[in-house]
Amino acid sequence: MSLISTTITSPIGKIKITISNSKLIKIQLAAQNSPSQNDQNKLIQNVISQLQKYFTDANFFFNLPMQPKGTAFQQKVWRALQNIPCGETKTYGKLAKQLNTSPRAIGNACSKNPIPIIIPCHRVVSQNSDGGFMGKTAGKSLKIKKWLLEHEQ
DNA sequence: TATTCTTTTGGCG
DNA sequence: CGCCAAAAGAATA
Repeated sequence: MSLISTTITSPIGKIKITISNSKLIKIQLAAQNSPSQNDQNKLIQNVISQLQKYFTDANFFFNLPMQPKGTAFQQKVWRALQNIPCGETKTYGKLAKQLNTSPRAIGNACSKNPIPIIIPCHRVVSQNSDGGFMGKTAGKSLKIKKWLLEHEQ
């Protein structure tokens, strides 16, 4: 098992990319200072390239091998998230109705989304507020969320 | 198995 | 119009 991680700098801060067995398994936003050593991996460079394209053009469609570790329900939610059109936002309630579940479960799954940005959990908002992002309802995470939404609009 | 986390909804002042 | 409390589903230890 080869575990590779790299940190890059983006308009929204540092992004930590983690790859295992030639699959993207984790993306961490606002990462701490960590050494970017294993960036010679081919897939890592591909991920970096696609991320940079996204930051240039939000309509870019990610095409990466992902293997997010989660339950079947979570993966179903994450898959549904990727079907949200660019620039559009959906509420937890809408997604819940679409997946035939409850909004709270959706929020739970979104909070545990291991791959932000690529899995557009930032396009999911609450009905009355800006919603949460990565389990937080305020702070730097929300700033990133807002940036991403404006970027797509 | 129990606890915790997440949003939505309804009622009251 | 604004605030508070309760509910329902799922993940985690």
